[in-house]
Amino acid sequence: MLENVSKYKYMSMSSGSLLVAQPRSFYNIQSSSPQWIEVLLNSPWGQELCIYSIPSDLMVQPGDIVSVPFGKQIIGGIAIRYANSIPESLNDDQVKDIDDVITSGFFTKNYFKLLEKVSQYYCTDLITVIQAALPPNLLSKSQRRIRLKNENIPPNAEFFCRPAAAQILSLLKAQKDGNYSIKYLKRKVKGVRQGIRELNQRGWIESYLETPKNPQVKQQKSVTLVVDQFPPNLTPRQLEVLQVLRHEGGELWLTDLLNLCQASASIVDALAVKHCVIIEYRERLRLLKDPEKSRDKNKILTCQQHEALKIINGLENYNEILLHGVTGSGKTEVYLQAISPLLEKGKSALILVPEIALTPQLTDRFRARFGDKVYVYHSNLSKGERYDTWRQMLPGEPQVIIGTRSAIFAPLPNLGLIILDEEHDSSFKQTQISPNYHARTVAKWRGELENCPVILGSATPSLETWISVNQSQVSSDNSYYLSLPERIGSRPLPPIKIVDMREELKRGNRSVFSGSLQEALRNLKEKNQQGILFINRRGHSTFVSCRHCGYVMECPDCDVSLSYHYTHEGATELLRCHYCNHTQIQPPNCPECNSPYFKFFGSGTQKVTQALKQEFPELKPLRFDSDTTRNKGSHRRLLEQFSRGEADILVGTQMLTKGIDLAQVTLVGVVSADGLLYLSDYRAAERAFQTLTQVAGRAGRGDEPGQVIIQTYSPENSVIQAVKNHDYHCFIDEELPRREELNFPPYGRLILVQLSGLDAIEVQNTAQKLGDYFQDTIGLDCEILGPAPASIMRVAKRYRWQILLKFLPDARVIIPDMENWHKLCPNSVSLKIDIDPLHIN
DNA sequence: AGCACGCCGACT
DNA sequence: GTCGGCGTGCTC
Repeated sequence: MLENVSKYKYMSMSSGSLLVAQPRSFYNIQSSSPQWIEVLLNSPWGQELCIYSIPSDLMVQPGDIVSVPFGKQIIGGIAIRYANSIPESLNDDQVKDIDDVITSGFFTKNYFKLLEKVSQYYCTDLITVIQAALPPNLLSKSQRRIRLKNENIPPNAEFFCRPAAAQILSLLKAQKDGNYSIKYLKRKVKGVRQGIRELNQRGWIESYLETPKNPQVKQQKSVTLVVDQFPPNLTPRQLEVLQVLRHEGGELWLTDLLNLCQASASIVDALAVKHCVIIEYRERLRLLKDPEKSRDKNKILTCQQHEALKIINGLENYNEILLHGVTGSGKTEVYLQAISPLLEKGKSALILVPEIALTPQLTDRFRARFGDKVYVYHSNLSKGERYDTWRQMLPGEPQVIIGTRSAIFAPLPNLGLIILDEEHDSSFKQTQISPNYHARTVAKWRGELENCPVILGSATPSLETWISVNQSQVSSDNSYYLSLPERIGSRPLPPIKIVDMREELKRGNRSVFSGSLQEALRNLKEKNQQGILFINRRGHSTFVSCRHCGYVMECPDCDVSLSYHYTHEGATELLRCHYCNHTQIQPPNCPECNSPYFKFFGSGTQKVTQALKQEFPELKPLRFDSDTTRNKGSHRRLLEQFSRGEADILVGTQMLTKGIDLAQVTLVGVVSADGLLYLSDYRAAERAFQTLTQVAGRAGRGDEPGQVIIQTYSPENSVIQAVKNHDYHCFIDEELPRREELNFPPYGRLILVQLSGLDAIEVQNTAQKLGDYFQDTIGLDCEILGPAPASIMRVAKRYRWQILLKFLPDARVIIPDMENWHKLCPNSVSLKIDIDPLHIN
């Protein structure tokens, strides 16, 4: 794919044959062959789509990497799509020719089709999709250089020009190839700009773009102070910058220095010319790989694993496979053994996981099995690491990519298998930024285009997948339901005890731990086992309120209360908004009545940890939540600490539900399940079932049997009952009819139209106008709900309204006439469209 | 990012 | 008048 097919020439036809043969059709070909093409430019300040004309002697196709003139420079870009006209805002003479094709066929046809499909389905510009799919700064890796045009230069040329030009000229002459980067010259010569301009005008030099080499090294500009004494000829601004630099230790990244001084780069450039500082490119670490673990061999499969594997390995074409395996049933081993024959055939595999940081164990197992064929790819990598990983995929070496959502766009040419582990997880859906794609949906398209199987693995499959696999089994043959109903090693699923907290209260127990949980915790230490306590943060209050007047600290920019954050003993007490990240210091007294009884309220991990310390001082707890795992690698560190036995209890939030496989854990306690059950969301029940089942599944994975205790105020709730009996079927039998009745997914389809703006009235009016427009234009097979204010109406100073479009199951979902929608919105109101939204807030 | 342009104050 | 310093705005 990366072969250097640089240029295709159009077939040239003589004008004679034009008249004799089929003049009309030839003319048509001429006129319909595109004259313009849109190019995604990669400039360091961001990506932009610009239109260029195609010179008649150059063949340019969408997907090519091209070089184009931009301002006075030549820069790199990707040709995106043909255009039949130029935008009205531009004059003919503003549109320039494509300079050259650097690499043709960079992406396979299928890959481009995939991007187009995502763009269409999710009503997003192709450009936005490409930005989501490609690593950032893909093309800004080229360097501008100038070179001597020796043939034009007269003897004693220096004599004719001004000092700067002469200096550049002699520098270039001294270099053996007569060529330097502009960056280099800038550091050496005062007044490079004028000098280069002059030499250019005389035709003695030319500037060109150095094409990206492979592999590129990620570099960033750094500034180093090189003088002890500041020279006297400095301007006040320059002096200021130097002082800041010295104060910061004499060495900073250029961007940081500029931010710090509120200065422009020209000041630093001037300092470089005056030899006070050196500006240079520094490398960043690349392709971080963990030390290789001991090699790991195929494990002996259970009967069911074996059956599943047999079917998967027999599939070569696109198939959707639901691997429904209870927690601890060994899905990972099936993945591993499904992949290994593929690698031998020269194909690659793509494994998507909800969050890479939460699944270090999975990555480790893949590394242990496949060694250096395994790469991780996700947005937490530095830009350079990401670029390198991305780039090395292109040649098509068989490999295994483990990544998060965005890795579904990994440019693997010989894709043989796609796996989504924990396919029900909502982090596979991109929220916040466009395109709002679901990696599962994109994975299926990709599987179809590449004609390879897609495995969806889960202990608690999403209803979408359940329906998809079970319905298409009737109509066509390309889906499979594979079940692993038993744990490996014949370990039983842990018994689940439901504790009615109302009874506890009646019996006078005011602790957060019920009698049963207290007993289980006491036994833990005696038997030298470990436990997990799950706290559902959502629905639990961590807000700060005044015990005297009831005042609650709220975010100044959002309609939510601020959350209390406790990092460690003695640290500044912080309050943070979980929506806009507004942060402030916890005031000692109530701002309203000045009462000192102004404390945080609620039962987060901190409160439970504190209660544990009080009631069970002999148990050592370890907190595992977003406060304690903010740093890179801290997930792994905490889990390793725990598995070494440095703590007895892991106290954590949602993060505990994913991928933790610790053999010593015998007890799982859910402090309160109620927050999960009652959320004003049509998916609340599904999410509650999934979360509780997953967290319960952490118990009893080793030789010792496990037990689970779930505390709740509504033990009779059907979700709780289904969890108690480990009964997925009972759950879906209850939930599916409920969805069907109201045409919610997986039956009907949803489109959420979200409006936001700074002016409350304007947003409301726009929502109303848009709602009316929908009533007039959208067919009867779609129910229009709203407009209504979002459940948290104001976030980050913006007021939010929304309209929900609910399409009937057999409705043809028309691609919305977005242009008209946008026309109805004033510039100050932003319009966002979420296709298949998971949350309707 | 690079580059042009225009403004401002300090010089021959 | 002219030059260096420095902020601003544009690039299909």
